[in-house]
Amino acid sequence: MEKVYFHVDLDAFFASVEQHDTPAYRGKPLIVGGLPGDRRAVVSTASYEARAYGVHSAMPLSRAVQLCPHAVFVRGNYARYREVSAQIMDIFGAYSPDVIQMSIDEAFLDMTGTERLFGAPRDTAAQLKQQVRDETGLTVSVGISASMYVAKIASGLHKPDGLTEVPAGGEEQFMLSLPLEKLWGVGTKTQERLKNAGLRTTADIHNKQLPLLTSIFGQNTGTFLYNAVRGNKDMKFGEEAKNHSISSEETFDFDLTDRYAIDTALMKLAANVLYRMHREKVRSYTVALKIRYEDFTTVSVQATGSSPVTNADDMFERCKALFSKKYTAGKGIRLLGVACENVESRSEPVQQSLFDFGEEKRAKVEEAVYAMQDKNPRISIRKARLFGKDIPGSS
DNA sequence: TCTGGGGTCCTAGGACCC
DNA sequence: TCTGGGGTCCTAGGACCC
Repeated sequence: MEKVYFHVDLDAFFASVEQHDTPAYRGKPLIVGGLPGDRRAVVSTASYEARAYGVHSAMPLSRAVQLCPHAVFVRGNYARYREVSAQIMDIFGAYSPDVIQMSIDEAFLDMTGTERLFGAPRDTAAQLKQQVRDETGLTVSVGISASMYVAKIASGLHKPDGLTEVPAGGEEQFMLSLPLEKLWGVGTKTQERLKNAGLRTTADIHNKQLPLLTSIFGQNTGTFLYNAVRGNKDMKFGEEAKNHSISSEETFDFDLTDRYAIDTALMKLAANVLYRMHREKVRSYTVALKIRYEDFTTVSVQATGSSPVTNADDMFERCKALFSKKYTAGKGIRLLGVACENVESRSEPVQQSLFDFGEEKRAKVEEAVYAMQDKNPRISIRKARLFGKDIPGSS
């Protein structure tokens, strides 16, 4: 049976939630990401009114302030966005048993075989859009295609409040009608490489044989490009990820050089990651550290231990060791990041029983503290050093 | 204009082994 | 003397996405 996919994308999601929740913001340029004067902030989402001034995601906030000084600026309420997202994903669930959530604001719906139940895909999509609007006040854009990749691109073509259907068999023609910038998975670097190879349109790529593309771009990218411009139907999304990681990072308002400030930052990041590890009931043997220097050069180190990370102190110590190994003394630090990689469920058997008894005990105490905080979020127990800092679970 | 935070995946080089 | 070839695993860096 011919496949039918919807790709549903929430329009200017964070900004739209703000405008819905606060009627005074409606119809006004609104920018989520920071307040004017916030150093080193970037635009997370701009409302369509703000986009009219040239403001867009990932733009430095200072630039956005210049372009649109009279906009409403908010830092954002991510707990609220997650809540609305969950509500909308629930609606999707009423239309398809197979919803593949790609991020907080987009999902694929496998609509194959639902025609008898709901009618023609386009009508069903219109109905879904209406239901989301009725129940949340938000608009979504939908792409419909037998190819997930094509559906994904189609949903972005007529935003906001778009509905774009690419008929089965028309995928290739659709892809050939697009400018290169619309190719999902092709960023600025690959755009540049394409240009250097004399490929300026999707048709230019289409004209090349597979072996030529792989010889220029490598096996992987070459094959991807070959399939992409054909709207190939078996380009799949939403496969189970192989390597999960949990990370926390922070860009500082001013570059760090002081060792005590650096350690305090590492402690906070380590505590943040371990708290989430606890909540998600996972463990990890691999700790990674990232340092971004004042000149924006970024380095990283990681180490895999013989036993899993047991508690926030353990994590902190491992991070400090990695930091000492990698840090170029004297350089100003603009960002520090900390992560646990290759995270696995705690129901997996532990690979080694080299558990230090003291470590195990500390892990148990920490678990108990987390459990109390989960039950009563007002309880706050943490290291004196982190008082006044923003630690999850300590509102 | 001066570059967030949270992720995933790919690549290239080195270590190590047979 | 001056050194193969293949496989696998690990690490650092980078591209890309929302």
